[in-house]
Amino acid sequence: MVDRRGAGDEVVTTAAAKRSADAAESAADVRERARAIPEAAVARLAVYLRVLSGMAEQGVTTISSEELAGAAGVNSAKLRKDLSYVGSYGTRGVGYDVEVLVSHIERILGLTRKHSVAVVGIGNLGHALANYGGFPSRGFPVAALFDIDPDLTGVPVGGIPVNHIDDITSVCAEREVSIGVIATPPQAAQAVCDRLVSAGVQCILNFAPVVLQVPDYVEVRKVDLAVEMQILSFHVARRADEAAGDVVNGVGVDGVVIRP
Amino acid sequence: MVDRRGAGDEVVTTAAAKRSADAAESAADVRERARAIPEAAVARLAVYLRVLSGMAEQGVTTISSEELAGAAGVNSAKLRKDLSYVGSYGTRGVGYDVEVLVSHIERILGLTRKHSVAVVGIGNLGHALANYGGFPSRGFPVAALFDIDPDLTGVPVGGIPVNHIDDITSVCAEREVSIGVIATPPQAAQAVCDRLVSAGVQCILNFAPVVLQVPDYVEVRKVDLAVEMQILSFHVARRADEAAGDVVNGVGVDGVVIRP
DNA sequence: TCAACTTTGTGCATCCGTTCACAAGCGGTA
DNA sequence: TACCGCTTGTGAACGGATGCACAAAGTTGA
Repeated sequence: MVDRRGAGDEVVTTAAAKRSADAAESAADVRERARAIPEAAVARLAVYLRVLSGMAEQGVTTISSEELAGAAGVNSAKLRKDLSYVGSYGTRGVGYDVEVLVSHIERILGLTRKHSVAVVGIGNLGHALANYGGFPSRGFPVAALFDIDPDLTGVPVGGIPVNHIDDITSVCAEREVSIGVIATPPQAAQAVCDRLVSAGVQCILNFAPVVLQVPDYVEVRKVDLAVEMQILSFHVARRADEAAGDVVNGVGVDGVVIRP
Repeated sequence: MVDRRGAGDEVVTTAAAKRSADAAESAADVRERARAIPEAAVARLAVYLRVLSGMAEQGVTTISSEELAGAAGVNSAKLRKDLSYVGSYGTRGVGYDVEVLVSHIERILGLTRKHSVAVVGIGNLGHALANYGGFPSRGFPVAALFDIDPDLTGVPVGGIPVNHIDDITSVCAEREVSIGVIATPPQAAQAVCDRLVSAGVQCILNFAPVVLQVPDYVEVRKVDLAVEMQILSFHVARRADEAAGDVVNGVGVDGVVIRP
């Protein structure tokens, strides 16, 4: 927690930096700024945040855009532009203060609040999610589990007893669930989604391989293994096609026969 | 290939359509076309494919761009453009033949070949992946499992015995693994990735929350739960901020003061 | 055969995100 | 203090994806 600006009352830590930022910028500015951040940039900010957290743990106090970009797998111009959406918190000629940057990204990502999570569908994946340690430690406590199987009701998984799916509305309201995770078979996903929405959940992470139909005000993110595999498959095929094409001309692009 | 269409001789349709397509178009054309498909469109093609498969199972033989777009959650113009990357296989005034479209998308996505998958890291997630039925049925047989824990070696998971990670090179080569799935703790991910790459695996699906460094010729896709959750968190926060903005003007959107 | 109707395929304009390039700003040094 | 070198922050150019709008092409029915 060493502060690089040695000049004066430097007990300025994360919280203090945050407060001064809030003071310098009106709430409306922050709002306007957040609204304007491209979705792709938000995803990268989350990655930067993890890298920065790792840096902080290793005692790094300052980092340049070049270094951070390298660690995050992007180019430095993009990184600086992404950070500029958050605000101007770097020091020219020096770089960024790791702690300060962490706190500002957390603020923009809304990580200063707790977001209670409900997992629906306690099969293989649901178990894995309920036991996944990464959630609570990052501000996403798993507050409820649901399944349609009555035999599972009451059984604790990852320390939390499973509720029957029929209780979803009351339990979600009571525990202030803001994010619902759907890990059910595809046939059940839309119905579960509808129930979550009517329970007031406005953000859904969907692992079921279906396209959910939701009202406009509900945000859905999809994690689809089959799609990911098929994208990889596409690249395998394209690569093989290119190799075949190049081989027709005798040798590979770089003069070497690829996978002979 | 496993035939998921239950209707008897339907594999013939697929194969025949493919053959005629290959005849109508030179291999170079197909290659050129595949090279030009935007990544975003590839992801959507995989979604269309699933929707179409479902339609086929329900006995639907023909579908219009409007219907398919609705089911896939995109607008019809985008859908038609995406399909135009694959080729012109619709009938004006009618729509698309479901079977034909399925076979052409499968061809473009490279699903006419088998892609053997290796899963590394047999923890909660690894178990879920090994037992996930969606892979084999869609042409992605899980051919190998690896873990660093010697106690797991030889134990069958999802019908496949776990190998020790030290055997990764030989086993991957022997079983012609083309896609590696990393489900290890983050600390181990880069080392595992390096081993997969040196074993000749060129496509990697990474569930570990780290940015993998790989040679240019290796394709990596990342599934990052923390990032997904944080993106949702951002939207929760943005929404709350917007509501708060309304509060500045008096009361919240629904007449309730948020965070008083 | 022809006209009316439906739906595809695509050129074009637009928008959004990425990249480039450099001025502005800061710390260090003499 | 004045200068030098380094790094940020951002205006502007660029490129790629999206959405519109319509001609082309096929079907249906008389």
